[in-house]
Amino acid sequence: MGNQKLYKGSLQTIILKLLESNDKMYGYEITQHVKELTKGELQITEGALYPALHKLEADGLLDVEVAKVGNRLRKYYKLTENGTKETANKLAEMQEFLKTMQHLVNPKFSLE
Amino acid sequence: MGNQKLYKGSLQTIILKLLESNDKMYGYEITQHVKELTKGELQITEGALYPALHKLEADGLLDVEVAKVGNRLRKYYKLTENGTKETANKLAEMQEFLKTMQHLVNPKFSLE
DNA sequence: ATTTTATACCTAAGATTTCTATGCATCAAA
DNA sequence: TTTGATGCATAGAAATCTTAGGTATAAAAT
Repeated sequence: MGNQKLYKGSLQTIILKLLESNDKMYGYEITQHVKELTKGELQITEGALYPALHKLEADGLLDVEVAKVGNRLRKYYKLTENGTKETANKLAEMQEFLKTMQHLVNPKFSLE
Repeated sequence: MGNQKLYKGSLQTIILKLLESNDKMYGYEITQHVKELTKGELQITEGALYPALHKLEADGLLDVEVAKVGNRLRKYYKLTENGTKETANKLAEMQEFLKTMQHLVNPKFSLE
């Protein structure tokens, strides 16, 4: 709660990037991972995460594998072949955006 | 058309930043400015821009001044006092986000 | 022993932002 | 005289995220 610094579309990219680095992960794991990696900067809410995972799966970018750990369910997600390609695209897009915004926002460049 | 996607909330920040640098601007001018500054990377659509300007005005961050140039209307927007403060906040937030995403997305850091 | 916290999944309602598609009007250039 | 650029605007749809719940297991704290 209370983070709100996510920008539209960035969640998908974050998920895909994590799965590119980690082969397979489950939802809760993703939220914890992002929290740690960003030192609490970004908090992925579950209300955003799970629908996003379902959409990525529906779009054919992720595969699911259900595992039972003790008496509890876990849904492991991993990139499909197509998902791997799309990850590369999204990452390139994001980097372009970051570069552009860096330039726009950087105080060194006052925009004339 | 066919440009990159804007990320949620970034348009507001872009507008505010431009007005911080330029004192006053009108809508169409903003779209052209962004297009030039980003070499066509970012295209602000008018369907996004005008509602955004109206919202910033309604929120008390911008003032409007209508000017007549020839026989044509122009609405010049400029930061209010409050708008100047909020601009600083939004810019700081954006920079935090850029830094965080840079870190998440940078291929040099494979996320473990 | 029981309450709280952490783990683990989920959805629905609403707000917000942006995109697409239009519309109107002025003016310069082809 | 038609096209393209300038300049404003809105309506409907798509996409994403927040808020606010819900269910359930397991560990830790009281």
